[in-house]
Amino acid sequence: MPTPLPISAYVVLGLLRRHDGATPYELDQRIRQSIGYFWVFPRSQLYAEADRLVRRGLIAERQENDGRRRRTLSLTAEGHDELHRWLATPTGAVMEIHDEGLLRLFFQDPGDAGAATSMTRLAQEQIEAHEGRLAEYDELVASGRLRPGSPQRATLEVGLRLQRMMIGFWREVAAEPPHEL
Amino acid sequence: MPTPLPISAYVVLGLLRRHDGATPYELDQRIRQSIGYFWVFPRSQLYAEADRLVRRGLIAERQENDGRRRRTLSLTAEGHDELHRWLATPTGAVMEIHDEGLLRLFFQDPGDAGAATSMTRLAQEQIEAHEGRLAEYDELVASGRLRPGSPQRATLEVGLRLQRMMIGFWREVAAEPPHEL
DNA sequence: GTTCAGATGTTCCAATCTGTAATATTGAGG
DNA sequence: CCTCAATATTACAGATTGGAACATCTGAAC
Repeated sequence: MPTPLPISAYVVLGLLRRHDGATPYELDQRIRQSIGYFWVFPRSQLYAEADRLVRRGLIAERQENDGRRRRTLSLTAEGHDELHRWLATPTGAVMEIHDEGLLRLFFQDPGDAGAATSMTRLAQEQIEAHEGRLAEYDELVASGRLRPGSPQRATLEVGLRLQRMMIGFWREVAAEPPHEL
Repeated sequence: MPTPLPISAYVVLGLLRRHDGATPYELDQRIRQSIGYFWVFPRSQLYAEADRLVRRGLIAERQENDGRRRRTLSLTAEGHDELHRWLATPTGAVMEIHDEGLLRLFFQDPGDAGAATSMTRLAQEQIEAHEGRLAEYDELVASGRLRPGSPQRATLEVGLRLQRMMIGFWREVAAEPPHEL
């Protein structure tokens, strides 16, 4: 490989292994209800990523030349190999988080007028947001689409624990907002 | 405000409230051992963000015209107001996660030769990475720089719980790697 | 069978962001 | 005074972002 592929490339390769012949659009939908939970990824990026992978010969593309002009993608042998190589490669990468709610909490100054109110409201919003997420995950589990003991079920387990943890945290904040500077 | 400010703008404003007269470089250092844990933010972005905020009149800048040419930043009254407004504004934003380790786990196929080995190794790497993070956080707590009951201590608490949760998760994976498809 | 809303699907784009390298200064230690 | 590490800013090519624009298909209701 000349330059190493971005992670999003592996997301495409990984999904294609299971869903050969999918369109970028379809991949986007799958991402949004699985991987999207721990790897955000805007739709437009998928089309760009597909182009790049085609250029590198890791996937093959067939585009309808009328109608919806669907682009159906499939792994090449090289793509399959590259995916395997990646899956077997060590990574020192650490989880990265973006949480606007925590940021707002961080910057609160308990000395400000209304800070306690702001924090309580913030906590309530965040509880709702995380409960919403948790409900989605629970639904996914209940749907039975994930085999117990599968890697997909395992990653979802992280999602469940994470959401529960965050709900617990924000409940504590709501009950007793930070008061010290 | 014409267009809403990006979150990173509020990071700058929020830090400046506590550290008036800081340089972008100094802000970067502070970010890397506090907010950076839940809001990633490359250094170069800070300089660009400072420019933007100056243009909008939310911060004032004084640059030394010799030596290190330090740019010292401080909040204007408008900047202060904007920060306050933001802190008091509701947000529906949900936490976003980027975790390459989980991604690799997600894409494992227990049918592949060596999958169990890959997963065990992955789990071990991740345990180390998360333990490293946890150690940093513990150190921060031990340093006594964060008052108990402060918003900053509260957000760090999330970091602690998160890392412990992830360590627990990966230990389970190491002990019994997913085996089902 | 027509119509319409909503889902499917791709393309385009300006603005922004990213990572990294280049440049220069200062301070500490030998 | 020399050197190394830390401090500090600038520059910038390439990638990414989010959204809007565009077009097609499906199915339900009438």
